[in-house]
Amino acid sequence: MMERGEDLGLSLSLSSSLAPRRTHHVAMLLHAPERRFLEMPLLPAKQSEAPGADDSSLRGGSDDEDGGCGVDGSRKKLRLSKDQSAVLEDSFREHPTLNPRQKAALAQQLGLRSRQVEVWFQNRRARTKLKQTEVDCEFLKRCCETLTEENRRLQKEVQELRALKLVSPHRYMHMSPPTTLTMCPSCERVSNSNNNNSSSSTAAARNAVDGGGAMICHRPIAVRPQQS
DNA sequence: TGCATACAAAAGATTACCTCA
DNA sequence: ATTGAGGTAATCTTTTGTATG
Repeated sequence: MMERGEDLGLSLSLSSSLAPRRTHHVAMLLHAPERRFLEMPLLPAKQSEAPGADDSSLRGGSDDEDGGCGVDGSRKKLRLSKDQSAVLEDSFREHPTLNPRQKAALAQQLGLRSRQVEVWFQNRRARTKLKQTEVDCEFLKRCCETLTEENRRLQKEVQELRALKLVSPHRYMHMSPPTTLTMCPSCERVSNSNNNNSSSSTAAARNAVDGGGAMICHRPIAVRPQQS
């Protein structure tokens, strides 16, 4: 996780970035307004022009001094160029986290402060995770819909079998097993009742109709002895 | 060896700026 | 010209892992 060796190697160049963190620890003991005061740059950044009027304060810096705030404390927002974004994206694809050496090199290549590269990677990881969460959520939603539909179908099938059993028990006893998929709640595997397990699945389906509600389980321990 | 502490880095949450319809 | 939504850089807080005494 943390590369102390790398850190030590860069201790000189990063010394300015360590200072704010130390301040931060002290600041943790203070209330928010006091903290903000503590964290304000000692020398206000000179630029207070319109956004984008002079990006040099945001792009040119080679150290991690805070140069992103105007005199009034308002944030200046950097807009990465397409080229910068592309390089960052490529780098992210290669390794989603950077060691200090890579970070510094990337920052130098792009003319950004290493803190900005670091922030970009943090946000990028967050976006990736959010996207993945959305994908997972969508997948689970589909699963839920499928299972709900399957459950509805099975309920209907059981109902029909019960009706058939009442109307013509003889035909019910000799009918082929229902064409259902059955999921074992224990091992969570699905099997087709018409396939290899036909004898036990027939029993299971019939058991459900007969009130037993048995399922087919792939685990030997869960297999019920068939009643004839 | 186990524990407390400090530190660094990353994740998570939030804010604020900017663009665009 | 105004406004609301969405994207995202920046900031703040919490969590986690490691080193050290």
